[in-house]
Amino acid sequence: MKKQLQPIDAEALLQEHGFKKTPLRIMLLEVLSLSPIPLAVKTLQRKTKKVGADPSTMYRALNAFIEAEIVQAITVDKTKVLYELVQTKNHMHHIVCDSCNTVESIPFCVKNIDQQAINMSRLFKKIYSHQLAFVGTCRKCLRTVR
Amino acid sequence: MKKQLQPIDAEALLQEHGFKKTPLRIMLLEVLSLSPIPLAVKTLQRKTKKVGADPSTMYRALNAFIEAEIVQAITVDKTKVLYELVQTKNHMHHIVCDSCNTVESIPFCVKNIDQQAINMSRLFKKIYSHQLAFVGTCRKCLRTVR
DNA sequence: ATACAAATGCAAATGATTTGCAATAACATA
DNA sequence: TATGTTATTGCAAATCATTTGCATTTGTAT
Repeated sequence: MKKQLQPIDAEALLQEHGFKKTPLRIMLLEVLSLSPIPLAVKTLQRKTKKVGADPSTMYRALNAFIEAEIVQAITVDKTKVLYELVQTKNHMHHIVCDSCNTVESIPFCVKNIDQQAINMSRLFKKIYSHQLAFVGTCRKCLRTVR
Repeated sequence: MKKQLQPIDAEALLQEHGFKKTPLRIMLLEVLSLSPIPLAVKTLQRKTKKVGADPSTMYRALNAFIEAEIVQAITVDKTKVLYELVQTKNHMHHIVCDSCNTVESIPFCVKNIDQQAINMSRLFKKIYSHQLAFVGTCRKCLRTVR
């Protein structure tokens, strides 16, 4: 059972949010929508090199999308920032491979988890959201001897 | 029921790991052990300013501690890196306040969560650990009108 | 007391991300 | 279709956190 990747109508999405349909922004959304995993800025630059945008332009686009809640940034370790489309349908969590660093997003929900956390907390009274990340070894790396 | 903070024997800990007992490293471990929340580098610099260490020295000490698994770094959002002592006794998760950014660590465990994640995953076969972070509003900020 | 390795301070390098500004491209509308 | 407004872009420079090289100092074992 493979994950279905529905390609997004990037132009429509840009329009809905009042953005102009520029080559970079269109391609950026397409690349993100076609990726089964969250992507680093470097990867995005490589995958959109056809439109040849400046790094600053890339960051501005990503930040605009984050502001508009089209895209979200996730941080899996101290330094690595990855971007992915916001999935409105299901709430996603992540698994990172400790060997090749691939990150997979998985729809996943633990019932009452926010309430359980509140119950343990001394300082908090209200929780809006949570992030859950797993670290493991992907099938491919398990196969590779190292 | 307040959280008990057992002050650590910093010198013993350094010795166990073959580190030299320098003023910065001793104080750093003491500060971390006395904090109920993970701390940013800036905060650590402020709290250890009595020993007046260079930022590079601070980073080298933190990285050495991470390498030795005495300390762990957590990243709650795109940019913010926080450090805390590794809690061997209980596995901790975090709640971040969306208003004042305070981070609280809470002992917390969801049964079978790793297995549940594996079951949802297409790419992963083995999970070693997970991190769970909540975003909410702390009691103090809930009281403050803004 | 001596000697060796680890830890430090300082300055400079790095690397990711942001910003100012002038030029350009997209869009609305006339 | 032409035109004006505004968002978007490229470029260069600024920022900011973190790392590194190197000479010096400090801790520790002998």
